[in-house]
Amino acid sequence: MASSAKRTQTIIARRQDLIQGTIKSIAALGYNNSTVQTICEAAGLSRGLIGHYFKGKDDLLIEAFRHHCAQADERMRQAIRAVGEDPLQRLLAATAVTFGSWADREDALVWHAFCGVAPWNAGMRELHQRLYRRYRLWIERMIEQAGRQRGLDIDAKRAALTYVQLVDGFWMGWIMDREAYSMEEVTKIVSEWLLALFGEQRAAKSKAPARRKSQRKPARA
Amino acid sequence: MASSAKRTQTIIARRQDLIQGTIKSIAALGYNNSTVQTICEAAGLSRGLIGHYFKGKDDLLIEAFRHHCAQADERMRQAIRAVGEDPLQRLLAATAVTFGSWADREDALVWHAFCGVAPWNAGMRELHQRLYRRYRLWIERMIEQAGRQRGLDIDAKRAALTYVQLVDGFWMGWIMDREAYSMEEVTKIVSEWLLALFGEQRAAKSKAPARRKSQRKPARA
Amino acid sequence: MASSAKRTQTIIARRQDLIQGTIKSIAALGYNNSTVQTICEAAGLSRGLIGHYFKGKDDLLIEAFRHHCAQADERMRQAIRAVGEDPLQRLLAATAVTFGSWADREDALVWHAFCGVAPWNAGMRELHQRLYRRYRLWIERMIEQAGRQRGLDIDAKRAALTYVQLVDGFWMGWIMDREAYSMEEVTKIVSEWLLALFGEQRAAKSKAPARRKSQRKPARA
Amino acid sequence: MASSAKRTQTIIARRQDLIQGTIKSIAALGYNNSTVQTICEAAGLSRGLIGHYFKGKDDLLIEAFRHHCAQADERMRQAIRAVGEDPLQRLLAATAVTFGSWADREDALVWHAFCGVAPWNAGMRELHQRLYRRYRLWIERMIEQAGRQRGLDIDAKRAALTYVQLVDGFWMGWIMDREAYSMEEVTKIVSEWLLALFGEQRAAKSKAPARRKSQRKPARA
DNA sequence: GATGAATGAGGTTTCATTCAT
DNA sequence: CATGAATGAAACCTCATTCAT
Repeated sequence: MASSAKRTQTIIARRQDLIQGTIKSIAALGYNNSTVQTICEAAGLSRGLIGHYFKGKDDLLIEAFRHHCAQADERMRQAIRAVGEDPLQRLLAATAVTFGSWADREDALVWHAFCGVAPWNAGMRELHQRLYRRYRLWIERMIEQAGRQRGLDIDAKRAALTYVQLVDGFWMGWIMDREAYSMEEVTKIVSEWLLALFGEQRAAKSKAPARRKSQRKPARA
Repeated sequence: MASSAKRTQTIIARRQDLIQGTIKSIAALGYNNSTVQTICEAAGLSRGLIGHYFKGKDDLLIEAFRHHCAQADERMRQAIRAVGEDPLQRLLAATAVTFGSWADREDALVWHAFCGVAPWNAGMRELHQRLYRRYRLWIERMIEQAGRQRGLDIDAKRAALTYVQLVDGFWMGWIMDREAYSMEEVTKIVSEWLLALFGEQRAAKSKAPARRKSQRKPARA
Repeated sequence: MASSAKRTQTIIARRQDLIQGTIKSIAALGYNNSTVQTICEAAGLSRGLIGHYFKGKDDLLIEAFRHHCAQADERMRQAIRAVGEDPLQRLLAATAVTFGSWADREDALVWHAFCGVAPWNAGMRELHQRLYRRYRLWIERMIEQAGRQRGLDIDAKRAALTYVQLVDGFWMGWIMDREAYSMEEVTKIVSEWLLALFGEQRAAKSKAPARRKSQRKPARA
Repeated sequence: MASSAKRTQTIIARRQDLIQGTIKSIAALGYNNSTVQTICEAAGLSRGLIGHYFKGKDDLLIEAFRHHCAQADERMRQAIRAVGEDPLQRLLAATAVTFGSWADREDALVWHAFCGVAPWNAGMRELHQRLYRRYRLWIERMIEQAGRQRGLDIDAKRAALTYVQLVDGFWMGWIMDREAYSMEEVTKIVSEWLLALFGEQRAAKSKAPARRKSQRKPARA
């Protein structure tokens, strides 16, 4: 039935509204201070509606996190697809898109809030772990491929771990203190770390083995 | 007077009890689910006592965070002092103590919980920022000194940034998924990153420029 | 819309319910012992509802007082209107309605309770002052008119003051000790005071100049 | 024993301290907002002391009221004694002392606060009733005597009632709005009311039967 | 005897959820 | 289907009282 399809569509739309409201509310007020009230207000809907589309507040929160994860995943996939097949290019694109999404500070804050809660929330913890295990594996494969292309013998697992946590560390540091460094700065640092890993030019200039001081240009970290 | 001194001591002791209770409760239940009830239970005290020693729950929470910061700071200072004056040794000691404190998972979780809340809590945000700015500066100075000793021209600011956020990234990753990697693993990664930065031996074996596959030992990331 | 109108009506009705509950509770238990619990029970509603219709308990209390003031005002206006234009008749009617409302002891008690609190409650104090200043002015004008009609030169301000505080004094005395005197008694006393003020008959019998004992009928105070 | 006597004296002194603290606290904060804390602070004593000298807070409150009543009584007795045996002079002195004690606004406020609570507090209600019955009887006797002296046939009961409630009414009005009238104003009004009751000179000038406007001096109320 | 730390009951308020309209 | 009124649980906080020192 058309009406059935329409209903389904409305349901999806309302769920999306509520999820967006959740994200807005958390970005603005934090996880703790987000109530059904603030969420529904941010969604432009009435309080009671939450019961129609979700099992309750907890369910909505976890669904919002799921949505957030999926969106981040999707954004990365698109960025990667756009850049072609080359693994190093893909890694650089992944880096760029990760830090680029900071432009949307709201997203970054919400991600931070969810991660802050996840260790005490079984559903969120699992969601996060699944995402990250896949993410690290994908990074690992990319590094492996890029290394193989160059005839390099890289400990891909270790490199992937380092890459992922370095990116996350920069992410978190920026959330905690926006003035500590800029998006561009860290994009550059991580990109150069990647290039250095594969012995590429830009990295060669800046990476270890550290030069003696007689050389003019200062070495980067 | 002796009684006055004893009184003061009791006050300090009770405040400590409550702070420890807060930390225990947050570690066990998370920030959101920690109530005055759970905190006082964890401290082995009655609910009403919170009003005697703190302005309220919010005040207790922030004081607990302050205490946590101070303790982390102190732990690091002691580790550094124990290792002598050499800047590289100090950096390695700092790394070891940071990851070593993971042994106390409780602390790590509480730190995570507080960071998860800080962006929406002015007091905590400021506390964290102050601590980190000082921390990054200290790391920067150590790197600078170590570089100068070796006649290396290192971008200390950038290296310090990378170091701090890399450590934080590893920290956070471990909180989110304890099985992803071990403490020893990341201690080694970061230590070698430091050694490589200064062109030291162990690093030389493992770090870029990446070797060709003909070489036997696999390169590390 | 009808629904909007109905909503508004419900809101008004509930606010009235809570105000009535407040008045019932205060009448029964006093101001101090009236809690949100007792008020909502008296109103036949649940505790949480107070937050929907008022900012909090304090707001409800002051609104209840406001309502009480308005109601007393309205009752007097109606009594006055019913009695026509003659100022003395109006004053007598005001007296009658004031003491007549004692029949509803609940109202009297609540009024007493609010007055007992007003000096330490800015909102209530102002409310009471505003009401009384208007009240005294109105009494003053009536006395003035009645005096002019009779060609009497009366100090209307002073007379009004005396009238108002005499009525209040009787009111309070009756609250403190219901057996000290009856409603009829004081209605008579005040009415005769008024008549004497204007040299009217009934008063002439009973008022000063006090007679010598040789006269048969005892003089009233 | 001397020590026993001394102890008794200390007990009395501490009870007095606490009673004075209660009065100060109620005057400053009102009855509702006076806690054991504020009372003991006002008394300059520690919180726990209340249990040593009174059964509890309720007991202290009622004792404070009892003390307040006794003090008012005593003040009046002294004023009366000082003025000699003449009943009218005594009535005038009583009036003066009643309104004169307003100078100590604290006392007036506390009295008001206690009266505001008395209807819902059996102990205070009885205390107040006993005091007022005695007070009205005394006034009645004075009026009776003064009337007899002058050969006047006055309804003393009614006059006493009117006097007492008029004074109370002025009292309350002044508590509720200090700017409505002055102490001197009402002392004069009540004094003249008394003089008029006994056909005395000052009253004759100002009291009923009201004069025609042709007379120069305005009549008082 | 004096202190104030400790207790826990109870007050106000907020909140997630339910449900009649 | 959407609303927001109604509910009552539970959170935070205050307070009177008790009691060890």
